[in-house]
Amino acid sequence: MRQAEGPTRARNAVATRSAILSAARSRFAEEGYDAASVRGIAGEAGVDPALVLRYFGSKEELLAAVLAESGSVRDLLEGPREDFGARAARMLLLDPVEDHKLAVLQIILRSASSARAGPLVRRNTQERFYEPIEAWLGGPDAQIRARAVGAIIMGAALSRAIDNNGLEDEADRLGLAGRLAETLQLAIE
Amino acid sequence: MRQAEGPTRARNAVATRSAILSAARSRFAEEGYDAASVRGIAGEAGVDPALVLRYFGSKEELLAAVLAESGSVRDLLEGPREDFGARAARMLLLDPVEDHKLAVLQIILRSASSARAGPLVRRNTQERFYEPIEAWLGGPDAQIRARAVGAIIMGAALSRAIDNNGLEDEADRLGLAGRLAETLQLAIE
DNA sequence: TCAGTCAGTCAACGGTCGGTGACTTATGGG
DNA sequence: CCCATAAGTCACCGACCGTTGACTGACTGA
Repeated sequence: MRQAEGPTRARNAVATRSAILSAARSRFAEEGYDAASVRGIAGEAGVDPALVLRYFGSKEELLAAVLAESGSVRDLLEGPREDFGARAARMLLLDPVEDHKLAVLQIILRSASSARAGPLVRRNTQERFYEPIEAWLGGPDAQIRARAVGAIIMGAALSRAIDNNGLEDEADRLGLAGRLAETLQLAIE
Repeated sequence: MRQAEGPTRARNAVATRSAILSAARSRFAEEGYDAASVRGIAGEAGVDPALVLRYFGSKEELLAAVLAESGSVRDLLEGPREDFGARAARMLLLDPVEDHKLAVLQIILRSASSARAGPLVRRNTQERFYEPIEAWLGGPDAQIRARAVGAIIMGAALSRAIDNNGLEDEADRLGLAGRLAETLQLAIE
């Protein structure tokens, strides 16, 4: 993630800012807000630690920028309703971990109980995760159904983030994805 | 949680050890391993911080002691198989938060991605959570089914731990418990 | 050419952390 | 009663944290 390009990549503010944001997203996703350090983020971006705070003001504002630039769950909801379970299960268990949607989910579940970042993360989760699902579901019990499907999504992401679901074979992961697809589909109906 | 009893409760090794363990369980559950401090645990137990390490050797050994004294998920599995979903959903969403089983679950999901405590927590989770479920389920796909139901349990516990499922009314919590009971029941079949 | 601006560097700050070891004090058996 | 010992206290260490502000050096427009 150091400068991989030609002779002069330094002194390029937009590229530097983007590199910091990218490093921050991966560090926050892998370690959570508290454990991820400004020094570590700066190291992965190939940048001086003080520059990170010069660009974003504070560690907390950096997290806010990471969450703001990331898309919501909305594109997961696009598509036929009867395929939702399979789409969601594939994204959660089979898609590459570099996926930005997965990174944001990991940030949420690794930072939601942080004393410093928790309120920001929870507010973001409510606005960009639960509320779109609730609106997409519609109906009288939309809030409760959104919470049920959200909990399953969180659990699946957590299980993968912790130890890759404890499964070695690709076939086992496919089997688990199939089972979770059924439960996700049941939860939205 | 200070000494609430008669005139002389100090200089009682077993009571002190128990108070430290109890305070550690609640702190680890509420804040996770990294954010919970030895000083904070000692403060809640009404004890000098150095005494905590004198009794348990290190913060990591203290966590190991907390996990060791807690029962496994086994008592959740006792009972008719066709009632499993309802039993689990009730415990996860309706039972009081002081429940030790709930505390251990919160420790798991708030400490599993810690660099220091992660390996210990994950090993404990495998041995005392997934493997009993797997043995209880039986059958060819037991491992995969155990992972599916485990993920839903984790997600439900996480959703409650973060913001109490975002639900205010008891009726809503009952509704959510009913929905999750269905998905949990589907996951074990 | 040259001064102003802006990207980036550097050392240091106050604070918190887990952990250590020497210290004091209460207790109970001889 | 007396003292060995267990129980509890205290001051301190080195490491790491987020954050700060003064600094350097390179572009760039007048």
